[in-house]
Amino acid sequence: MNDEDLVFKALADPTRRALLDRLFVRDGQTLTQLESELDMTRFGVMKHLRLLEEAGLVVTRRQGREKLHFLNPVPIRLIHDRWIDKYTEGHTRALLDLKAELERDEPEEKR
Amino acid sequence: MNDEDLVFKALADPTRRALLDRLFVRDGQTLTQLESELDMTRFGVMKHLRLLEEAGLVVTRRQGREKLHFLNPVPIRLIHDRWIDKYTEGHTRALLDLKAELERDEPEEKR
DNA sequence: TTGACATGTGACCATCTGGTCACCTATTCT
DNA sequence: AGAATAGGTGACCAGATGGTCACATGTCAA
Repeated sequence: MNDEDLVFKALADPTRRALLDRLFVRDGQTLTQLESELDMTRFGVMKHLRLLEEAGLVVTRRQGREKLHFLNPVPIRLIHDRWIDKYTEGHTRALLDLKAELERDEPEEKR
Repeated sequence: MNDEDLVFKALADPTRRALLDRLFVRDGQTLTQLESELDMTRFGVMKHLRLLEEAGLVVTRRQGREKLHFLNPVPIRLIHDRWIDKYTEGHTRALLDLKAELERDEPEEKR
């Protein structure tokens, strides 16, 4: 399987996205730390972390008997660049800003 | 299944990514047009397009007996925003630029 | 050095997914 | 009207995926 495929397959699972979210908040966690936050056995979490690492979305560093996990944002950025045209990127952003504005529960002011 | 899940599941398949690539190059194609570019039966392509549409990655417009398909970049942008920190986005971009530079087959100059 | 702790492997199974087909409806053209 | 064209549905099957467990290796601390 090629790199590109690995990244998208890795992102396809909600548990793996949750793991990325945890690492986005606090980088460098161990398997045991991550397991304690998810309702799943250690083996399940380990499998998911392996896929994330193979996809390059997570990089690791061994420290004694522990293995620290870090989020790598580069593959995510590449996905963005693939389908967001540089010249129309501003439009997409503006659209999202507008959407956020409309969905705000208590608007502070009209703009 | 929630929206988020639909988007990532939709992106997980190489055929569906190829469809998005085709629409990125030329927007507003019909099922038959798209089918002719892929080595798959019409039914397979139709299933994929349905998933892309349910995920909001593709929007459609009927025109007589034809159905035109358009790429919608908004969900892609949201994926980016989820894991790319606004404050470190510059670093990621710089890293990618450096990588592209290093991988250039015939460097024009040293920088 | 012995026991506790952190991580790793291979097998196993229920469920999901990708692709095809027989058959169907709606629209256009002559 | 009748034929050709564009799109749609439900069932089906092989292969991939998610999760668990018994068991194993490497590391730390008393």
